[in-house]
This record gives sequence, structure tokens and C-alpha cells, in this order.
Amino acid sequence: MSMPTSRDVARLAGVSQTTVSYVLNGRGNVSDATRERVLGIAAEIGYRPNQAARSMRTRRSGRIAVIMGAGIESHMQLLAGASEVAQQAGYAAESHHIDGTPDDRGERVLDLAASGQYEGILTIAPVPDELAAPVGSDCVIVPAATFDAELHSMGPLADATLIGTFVETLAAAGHRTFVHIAGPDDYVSARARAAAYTEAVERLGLRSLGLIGGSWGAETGRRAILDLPAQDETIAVIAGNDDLAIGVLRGAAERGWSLPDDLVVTGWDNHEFGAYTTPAITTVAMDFREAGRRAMRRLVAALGHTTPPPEEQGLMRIVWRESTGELPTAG
Amino acid sequence: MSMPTSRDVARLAGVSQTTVSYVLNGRGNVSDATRERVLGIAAEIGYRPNQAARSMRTRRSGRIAVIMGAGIESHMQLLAGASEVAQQAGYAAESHHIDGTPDDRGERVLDLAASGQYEGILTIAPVPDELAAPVGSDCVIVPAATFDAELHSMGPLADATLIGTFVETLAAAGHRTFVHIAGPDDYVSARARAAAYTEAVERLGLRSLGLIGGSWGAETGRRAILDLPAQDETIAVIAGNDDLAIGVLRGAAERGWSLPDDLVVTGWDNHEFGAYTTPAITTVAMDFREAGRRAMRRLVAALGHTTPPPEEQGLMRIVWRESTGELPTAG
DNA sequence: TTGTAGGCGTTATCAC
DNA sequence: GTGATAACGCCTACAA
Repeated sequence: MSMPTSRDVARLAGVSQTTVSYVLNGRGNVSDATRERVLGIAAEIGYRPNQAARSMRTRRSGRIAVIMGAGIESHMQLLAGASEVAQQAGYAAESHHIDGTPDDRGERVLDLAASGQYEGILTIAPVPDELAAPVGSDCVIVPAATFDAELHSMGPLADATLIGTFVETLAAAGHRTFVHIAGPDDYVSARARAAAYTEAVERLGLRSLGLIGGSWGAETGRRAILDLPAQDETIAVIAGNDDLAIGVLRGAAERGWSLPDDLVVTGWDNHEFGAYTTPAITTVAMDFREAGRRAMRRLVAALGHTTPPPEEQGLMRIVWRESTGELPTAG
Repeated sequence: MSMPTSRDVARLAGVSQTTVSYVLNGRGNVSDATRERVLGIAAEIGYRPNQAARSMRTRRSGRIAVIMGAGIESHMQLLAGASEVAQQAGYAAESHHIDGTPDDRGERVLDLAASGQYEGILTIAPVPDELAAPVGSDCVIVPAATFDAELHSMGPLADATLIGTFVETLAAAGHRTFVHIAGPDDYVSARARAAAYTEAVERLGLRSLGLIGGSWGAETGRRAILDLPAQDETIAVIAGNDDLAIGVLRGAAERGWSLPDDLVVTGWDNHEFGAYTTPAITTVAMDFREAGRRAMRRLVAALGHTTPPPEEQGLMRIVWRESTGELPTAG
């Protein structure tokens, strides 16, 4: 009871196998009657084209590798969006989880590209910036987040403009002393956020206690607060993500600082827990699934040598909560 | 500059293409000298077997679909472990993210099985219990967590015995009033935890305020606490996971209840945030990545008609923290 | 509008 | 030990 082939369909429909192929691929000129008959038979016997045979003939594997790191929660949503678009475009998306440094990953990615098994590779976890597919392989490597040639961040993942909004809004509310707790600078998004922070602080002439951090983990946020010299005015902490922010909350509690009087803090990602801490964390809600879709659309477009659809903005919005004293009533 | 084929290797090595195939697959009797020469040439010119051609000939796609739901963070780790094992076993793991009810997923899974594209399907997100591959397809469907025929939970994901430990330990510490906030009973793990809770409470003759819940979300935990009638003794809350537990924390804060005097709570999953809430959440740390490996090993074993390696226990351990008053000093 | 024929790169069955 | 040779299921000139 093996799978029916296009020959079986042809036989049952009383046509040649070529005609079946034409019908299924929409090529050639097939009469409506024939087309309908073939389609009917195919559906009836549950014919499914054999991908392996098709790949062999077309020399296109139809496979895309998605490179994931370990443990970043939002990557799961990104993968979901990416694999959704890949499937719609007729590609199979395989996830590869590669631990280690960006260089480690870069090596593995190059090997995957050289393997000839994949038409494209989407890197969600960070890889070295100048990673290009090896010569002789026509595998397209597309990072989910990048800078363009002029160091403007590209793609929704690297859009850090709302960091500026955080700083501006808090400054307008009277805050003068800021500090940024950044993610690892392997990440384009972390670099973009740090850059946006620096720009805003300098532009507004605010006092900055500097950029600290270097990981996405809560302990880094806690440590940062514990290590801060005592302050006589409220500190506004711009954390790179919600994990760092909850660490900040913990550090503040351990120092006996209360929010929002001694300290205010913003996060990023809108993880569910942030709405249930006390105080709840002001953050940026981002549609990761859609971001994953867009990244994969860029890759698919590159594979088809078409231009990707323009990326309308609007994937992010600020959620003001108790950790900043719930600021913007209007706006 | 297309990829070299086994014919190229054969020509360069001065042997027949058949011999190259023998060398690469370890079949037939090939002399050491020949083998070494072939292997040398293959490595030199960067030969990689063409998967599509191989699949076509062997009638094995080498592909496994992994069914994920939306938004459960730990699924990411499970996938990482599963895809690791799949790759080692020579399979390509493709993740499919299917939203909706278990029934929705079941339908899609059946379709995937019938498509003939996959040799196996690993379901991480819940699907209907009695899901079996359609006749005529030899696609193996293996759930990551299941009950066996006698309703004992199978697989590390469904092991809820530590719920019993929570209840026993808290009872030994003097707690008499318990309540369980359960996850959605689509999940084998949620059902297993609820069952373990009920068993322990009855066995020890404790007072139970019942089983409430029905989702994994923090809001459910918060709501549960807000809806609880006022109590004159400490309530011990056994939450189905850390998200529920942080919701409990929030609800308690809103009611002005303080921990661990008015309420104690346990979570499950050891999400990072749980160590940084105030109070930090007592929970169960589980090696999801290893759990994913084991699940995939079961599937791979089923595909190869071998018996899976025995699953030593020891994937979980309790992490006592402030939300229970840090109980077990010894043991 | 439809059919014939050849080949994609591999594995497997035979001979030698 | 090694080598012809025939599929596997599909696509696509080219012929009819």
C-alpha cells in the first residue's frame, strides 16, 4: 500500500504521465475536461507529489534552515512566524539549535550552506556580521536582524526607536539620571537599543550613569542595581529586556529602594510575567510572530529573486505600567 | 560550479560509482586501500551525498515533523533537544506551529501523516489522545507526553510525582489548607499534576479548597486568589507552573496578603523570573532539553523498530525559595 | 492538446 | 572485491 504516483493518476485518468505533470504544475495547455478529470482522480486516490523526486529533477531542495540559539523565549514566536511563511511559500523550514558564540554558529552555518541541502538559511540567533555564503554554493543566508550599510538598523527586530521615547517621556516627567542595562552586543537588537539610549540621553543633555550589562539574564539586572552607588535622586533604568528589568526590581528590593520613588525601570518584550510583578513592568510589546514572518519573507524573496514586500512599521507599542508610575495618560 | 556527485568521486578515484556507494554506506566488501582512496577524494572535493536522490531510491524521506503549539516557552527547549537527536540520527526535524485546539492540531497532524512526506511526527503540543496514523501511511506518530494503558504517566514531561513531595513537605511544615491551580487539561502534564495533587491531599487527610484553573496563564493564578474566600489560616497553593504562581503572587499582593504568613505557593518549570520575584518562587527545575531528546529518541527508536533506551529518571529537582519560606534545610 | 523519451544522483541486484 | 545495470518519481524538451 505505497503512495500513489503520478503514473497511477495518469493510468486511471487515461492520459499520459506528462499530462498529469502539466495539470499539477499549471504548465502547458491542457483542456479543461482533461484537467478536471486528472484533478478528480488525484484527489480521489489521495495523490501527493513525491518531494524527493521533484527536488531531484528541479535541483531545488525546497529546504530552509532556521538557526536558533538557546533559551531566548521570543525566538519561539519568531520561529513560528518564519516557519509559517516558509510553508506557505512551499519550503520546509528546519530549525537548528546551535549553542555557543556567534563564531561557533557562523562556522556551523557555513557548513550547512556548503552542504548543499538548503536553499536558504535564516539566522535568528546572532552570527558574525560579515557572514556570507561560501563560493560555489548558491545558498542564501539572511539574518533576522541586521544593520544596513549606513548602520541604520534594519528589520523590525532591530528597531530601537522606542528606547528614545522611553527616555524622552521619563525626562519630560522630570527624571534627570539615567542608566542603561544592555543585552549582549552580539545581538544587533542590543546594540541598537544601546545606541538609541546614548543618542537620546546626549540629545536631551541628561545625566547617564553609563551602559552596563552584557547579557540578557535577570542576574545581570540585579547585579547592576546592587553595584550602583547610592543616589540622592530617582534613577531611571532603561533595561534591555524584561528579564533584566525583573532583576532590577529584585536588586531594588534588596537595597530597600522603592518604586517609583527611588527608581523607575523600563523593560522590553512584554513577557507575561511583567504584568504580574509588583510593581508591574513598563515594557515594549512586540509582535514577534509577525517579525518572524517578515524575516522569512525577506529570505523567500531573495530566493525567488524578487523584492520583499515593504515592511510597514507598527510591530511595537509601549505598555506603561507601575514600574514607571504608569506615565503617559494621553498619547 | 554545481555540487560534485558520487560519479565524480568515482572517476577521480578510478573506481566505479557503485564502489563509492559501498564505501559511503559501509556495505559490501571493499578493500581498505580502495576505501581510503575513495574517502580521500570525497573529502578533497567536498562531496556531499544528494539527499533527494537518496530519498527517492530508499523511499525514506528522512524527515520528521515536530508539532508545536503557540507560546509555551519550554517548548523551545524541548524542540532544541528533539532536533538535536533527530539530526544525530540522520533525520531532518521540521517544526510545525499549529494554533488552536487539540482537535485542530489532530486534524493537521493526520494530514501531515497522510502527505507521505514525513517518516515520523513528534507532538509536543497536545493532540487528541487516541490519535493514530491513518491506514496506508507508515508514518509514526509519537506524543512527547502520554499516559500508558494503565493511566500511569509516561515520559519525563508527565512525571508529576514531585507535586506529592510539595504537598507532603508543606503538610509536614504544618500546613493544612491546600488548593491546586491547574493548567488546561488538554495537557497530559496538567492532568498528571492535578491527579498527583488530589492523591496526596486525600492520602494525608488535608483540607482542599479544590482544583481551579484551566489555563497556563498568570491571569488565571491571579483570578484564583482574588476569588478565594477569606481564610483564617495559611493557604498552601500548588500552582501548575510558574506563570500561574506569579499570578498568585500578584493576587496576594492585591489582597494585601503577605507570604509566607497568609499564603505559600509553589510553581513548576523554574523559569528565570521566578528567582527574581519578591518573594522568589519555589518551583521544580526540569531539564526540558533532555526531555526533548528522550521524546525524540522514542520516536527514532520506533522508526528503526528498535526499543528506546531506558529512561533513567532524574530530570527534575525541587528548588525551594522564599514563596514557601525556603523549607527543606536537610534533604 | 497530448504523448514519448531521457535523465536528475542514488541504492540494490546481479554478474564477474 | 568490484562493476554494469536497472529502477525510484518527476519534469521537460521535443515530437506528433
